[in-house]
Formats: sequence, structure tokens, C-alpha cells
Amino acid sequence: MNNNYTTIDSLSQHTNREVSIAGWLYNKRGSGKIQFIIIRDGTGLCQCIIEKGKVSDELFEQLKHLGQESSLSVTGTIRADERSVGGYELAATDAQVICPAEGYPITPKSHGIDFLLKNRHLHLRSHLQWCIGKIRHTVIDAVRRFFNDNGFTLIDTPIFTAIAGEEQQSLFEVDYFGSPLHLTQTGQLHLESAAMSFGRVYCFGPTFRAEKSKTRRHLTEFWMVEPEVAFIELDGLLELAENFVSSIVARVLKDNKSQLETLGADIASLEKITPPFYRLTYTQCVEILTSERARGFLAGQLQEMQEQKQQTEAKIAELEKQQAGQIKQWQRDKNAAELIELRSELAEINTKIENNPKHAQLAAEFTWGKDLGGSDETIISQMHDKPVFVTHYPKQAKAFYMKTDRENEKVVLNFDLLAPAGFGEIIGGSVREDDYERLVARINEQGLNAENYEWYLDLRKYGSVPHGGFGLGIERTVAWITNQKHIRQCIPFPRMMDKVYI
RNA sequence: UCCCCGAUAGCUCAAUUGGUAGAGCGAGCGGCUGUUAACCGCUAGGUCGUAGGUUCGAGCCCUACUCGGGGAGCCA
Repeated sequence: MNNNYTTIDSLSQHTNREVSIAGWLYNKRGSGKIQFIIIRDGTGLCQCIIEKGKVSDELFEQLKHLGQESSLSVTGTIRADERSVGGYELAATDAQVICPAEGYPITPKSHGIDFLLKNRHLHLRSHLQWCIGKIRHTVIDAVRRFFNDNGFTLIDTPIFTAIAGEEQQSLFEVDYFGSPLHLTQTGQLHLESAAMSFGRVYCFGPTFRAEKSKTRRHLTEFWMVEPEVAFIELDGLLELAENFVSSIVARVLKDNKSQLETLGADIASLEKITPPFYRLTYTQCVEILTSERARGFLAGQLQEMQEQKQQTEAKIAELEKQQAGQIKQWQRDKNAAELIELRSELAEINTKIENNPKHAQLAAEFTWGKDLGGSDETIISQMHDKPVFVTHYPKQAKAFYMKTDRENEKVVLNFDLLAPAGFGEIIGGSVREDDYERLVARINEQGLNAENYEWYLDLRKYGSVPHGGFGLGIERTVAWITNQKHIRQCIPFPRMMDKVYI
């Protein structure tokens, strides 16, 4: 940095010294002859104390009327104080308003998601978004560190691509000098060819899927990291994946504890994320889903939710009764705020109660051969306290490139990794079919045009080896670690089905 | 594409069986020397998503449409 401002995250090194900080007005409170203004500078928050008499009267008045998100610099002495946000505060002697702001739309109170997304360019300044952004940064750094430290070579795969990794998926089509081309939905096929050169490789970049999915787990543009390894079998891939995910979580726990706390993440359960993870086959999952145990588990959940619903309704009724009677104004206001919260809580519980029997039915009627649905994965994941590998899916439900299990031709050597506590899938991967004839047969079976896959088939002609890899969704991983309901909070500028705000 | 829910002040939400549209926050003014989403008093702020219908009377009931939220399928 070549300016004279001290960053807020380094204030502890400047105790009892005079410094200047520069940032934006995050929040302020006034009390006659003293004002508390909280400044954010991108590295943290700092409370500045403005006392009448310690600064000029003109400045005191100016600061008193300064709007949220005005930019300014403040000079003063740093002192430790437990009452202050970061543990340190600045006793101001001078300040300079750089650009006053009026009517900033995002107030410190609650807002709806639609409003926040429309104001995404400003919402990024809010504290929770800042915490998520910091953790996303750590996750991405940990991803690169893990592969770079374990003998992997980074290979950048193309964004424009002629062939598809998964069949029957909608891809975004672009006009490429008059011919149709697609935006990549995976770097895997190209990565396989690179694995035959470098042995262990990975790619990391944006990926695009035109799936018309309106759920908390879907974006049309998201970031995915994909390792690919030559000479590896399914067991090796699972080990790689669990070490990889564990290293990411450990790194976030080390670097971002305070952000995790702010976001209300479940730190105790994150500390449990160490190898080995649970391993289930698809067939075992089907058994669990259709079992008495799963039925009981869901019924138990339903009962819990209904009790929760009754309690919430009772609380609402009690508060409404109070509101109708004669009570003090401050109590009335407090009740009103609590009612709003309870009502939205109730709406959420009702949705869950409504969905529970549907999901129970889907699980109970699950038959071998179908792909696991989102709700099925949620159930399996809720029944475990650590991530769960699900392996050996039916061949007909999976992509052409997955290697058929030679010991059971009905299934493929693939796996999904389900994050715990109902977060669902964060990784999908497989051993790749390495036999030329079998791969051609699979391509034809799925009605794909083998001509388009000539170069991919070449890899099976010239020194084919057992190999495999997987893809990890960055936003899903961040959402799981930070305890966010929706992955749109975990990417700075989310792109969703039929919707791009900014 | 299908199912469920919603749209009221800048924001978050209320409005009992259809009967004169309310609160908090935010904004403005004033008060208070340690606040933590501070607090207290006052002020301003609304064609109740759009179009039609039922009714003496519609924010509330009916129909269509638009937009949004959640879920299913599909997936990271």
C-alpha cells in the first residue's frame, strides 16, 4: 500500500499511537455530546469515538448528519476496548469526509432477497456478504494449494467447446463465427487427455449449465474444480476426495474462524470433517431409503417440525394477545418485530411440513435403477454427521464415460459426495471407461455421435490406463461450510435461471 | 415444463366475519457523555402488482395476466 492510511485489521499493532484510517460509514449512533461511528475499510470494522470538544464543532455537526456509506478518513488514537467491535477503537481528533452519501438503500434492518439481489452491487458491502467472500477466497486458495502441493499440474480447459460431457443436459449455445458452439459444462474430457501427459492434473474455472432448475442448489454459471488422475481406481479417488475436502475445511477453520462465527456456521461439526468419510453403495442407499429406519427418521422429523410449529403458533398467539391489550409502547414495538420473525419462521416450517410427506413418498417408492433425487440425497445426508460417499450407481442413470464395474455390469464405478446435515451433493466423479470397444458401445447406446468423440476415443487407443477424477462445486462447498441456505449468496454475482440482475 | 405460496409506505411486514389503510426500521427535526440492529419525542411518506368481475361497499371474494419465492425433474 502506498497511502498513509492504516488498515483496520492491523490496528492491534498501533495501540496508543495516532493513525488515520479510511473507509465507509457502516453505522453510527449519536448521544448528544458523543458519537460512535463504525467505519469499514474492507479489512474489518472499527468504531470511532467522536467527542464534542475533541474535534471542531463544525466537524462534529457534519459527522452527526453523515449518511450511511459516506466515504471518509478519520485520524485519532487507537486504544483497546472490549466494548468495541474489533476489540480496538479510535478516539478521533480529526476527520475528513471524502464523499457524503444520502439515502443508501440497504439499511441495517432486514431485507428481502429480491431487493438485495437487485442491489447486489451494494449488498456486497454488507458484513455477511463480506464474511462469505473472505471464506470463498480461502476455499479457492485451499483448493489450489492442495493440488499444487500434491503433484498436480494446472491445465486450463476451453470455455468454448464442441462436445458435451453429460448427455441430455441443456447447454448454452453460442454463435461462433456462424456455427453453433457450447459454453463448457465440464473440463473433464479435455482434462483426461492432459492426464495422459502429466499424470495428475486439475482445471478450475467457470462452468455453464442451462438446466431449468429453480432450487437453492443451482446456478447457471458456477465455479468448479476438477482433478483427473492417471493410474487410479475408485478407492484411490475416494481417498483423494476426502483428503481434499478435509483440507479445505481445516484451512477455513484456521483462517476464518471469526467469519464462521459471524455467519452462524456449525464450527463443532466442521471440526469433525476428517477422513475417513462414510462409504455407501447406491444399492445400500436404496435399501436405506425404502427401509423402516428412513420412514421412522422422516416421521420423527415431521413430528419435531409439528411440535416446532405448535410452539411457534402459541408464541404468535400470545404476542398477538399482548398487542391487543394495553401495554407499553416499547414492549409493543419489540413484540411487533418478534412477530414478523416468528411469522416467517412459521411459513418456513409449514413448507417443510408440506414437503416432508412428498419426500417420504419419493423415498419409499424408490426403485433400483433411478438416479437419486435431490430430496433422496438430502435424506441420506441428514442421517449422517459426516460427508457420505455414494458409489456404484446404475449404469443407465449415468453418463457414457463412466467405467462399467467388471464385477457387476449393471453399475458404474462412480461416486457422489454428499455434505452432511442435508446440504447434499458437492462432488460428482467416476473412474472413466478405459476400454475402447466398451466406450464406443456406450456412446452408441446413448445415441451420441461417435464421430464427435474421435479424439476422446484416441485416448483409449494409445496407451489407455485406468484413470478417473471428479468435480467439486465451489459455491455448494462454500454454502455448506458457511451454513448458507442458498448458493446464490456464495458467488459475488449470481446467474440464475431466467435471471441476471447485475 | 409441473406443483405450492406470495405481491400493501424507500425497506420488512400487519389489517379480526368484506365496512374510513397501520406498525417498526429508514429519512427529516429535536433530546440524551459509552452506544452495540442504542434509546425517547415530533414530522413527512400509500392509485393496496396489472386488467376485468361480484357487491350498497373489495387490500380481503372470483377470473385472467405479470413479477417474485419455495419445491419436483436434472445436476456441482
